[in-house]
Amino acid sequence: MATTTGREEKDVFTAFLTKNHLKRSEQREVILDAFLRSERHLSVDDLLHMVQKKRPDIGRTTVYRTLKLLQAAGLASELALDGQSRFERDWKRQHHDHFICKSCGAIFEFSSPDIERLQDEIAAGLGFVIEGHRHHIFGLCRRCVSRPARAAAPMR
Amino acid sequence: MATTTGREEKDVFTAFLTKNHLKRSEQREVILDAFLRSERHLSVDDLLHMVQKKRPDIGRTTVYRTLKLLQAAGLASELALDGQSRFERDWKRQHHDHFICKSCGAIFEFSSPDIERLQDEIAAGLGFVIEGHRHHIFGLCRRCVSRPARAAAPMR
DNA sequence: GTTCCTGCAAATCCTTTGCAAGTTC
DNA sequence: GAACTTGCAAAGGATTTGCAGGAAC
Repeated sequence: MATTTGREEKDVFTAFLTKNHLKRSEQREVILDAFLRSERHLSVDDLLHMVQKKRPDIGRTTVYRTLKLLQAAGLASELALDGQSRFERDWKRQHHDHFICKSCGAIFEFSSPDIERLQDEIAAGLGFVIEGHRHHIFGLCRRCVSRPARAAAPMR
Repeated sequence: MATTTGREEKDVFTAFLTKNHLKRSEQREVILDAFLRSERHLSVDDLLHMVQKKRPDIGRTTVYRTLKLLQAAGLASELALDGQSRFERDWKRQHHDHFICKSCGAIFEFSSPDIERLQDEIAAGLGFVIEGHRHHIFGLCRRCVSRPARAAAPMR
């Protein structure tokens, strides 16, 4: 991944703050940095831990609040998994959906223009206006399929 | 709907209880009855209220527990909406997905064999084994589209 | 200075669990 | 009588909120 620097996203965030009369802060900077450096699909805890390596004094509350801002700014999107939310980068990313392995918890992305089109057709037929969707597929990923059955991982 | 009596479902539940060395109880009967009488997609609270009209002494805990049993018996399936779960009848029902109106909260069902097929193809291509999926489409239903904009329903 | 931020603790919300008393088999 | 159920209260986990002190503008 070459675009990991996230220069553009930082600018977007700054612009977002200014536009909304919000303030910059070191916490927000550190959190955004961590978020941009991260692997995909991190939980609040994942992010908190990353952030606290640099600034152990940053609290969980601030991470929650900053994630809300990042969403509002269009930089992050939330993946409402069962009990816990996960977040991923969303700036200029193509829409995609998720495949979640029930065994190892891994999350993969997929996208299908055909499915999107079918969705639109169905919605149109019903007179609906689509604003978004969440399409999660659960199952076993390639690795877990070809792996001796594990002690049923509580997948929550 | 002619099949609302749910004779068959009651038998299935009884069989399920017996098979698992569980016991019948009036609570479970009342809860199942209410569940079978219900409109689709009820929350635990919806069900609790229905149940308490007949037996005000039945507690929320028992409703939760009985719903778990109904799921295990294949009679109910859970719809994990944002913060709250909803449940619907699942016995011998064709698989379907949901369209959720962000404005009025109504839930509609849809199904598309084509989408299912595409999903399967994608999964196969990745070496995944699908166990299930959740496909929620969010937007505005026909009524809400043609209705003067409401005070933006905070959709969480 | 005013307005916005932050972290803590406390509060929420939904759901689950411990337990003593009551039921069912 | 043994095993399972129930309802209450308490516990849990994730997320939000009140608030006093601290930064940013």
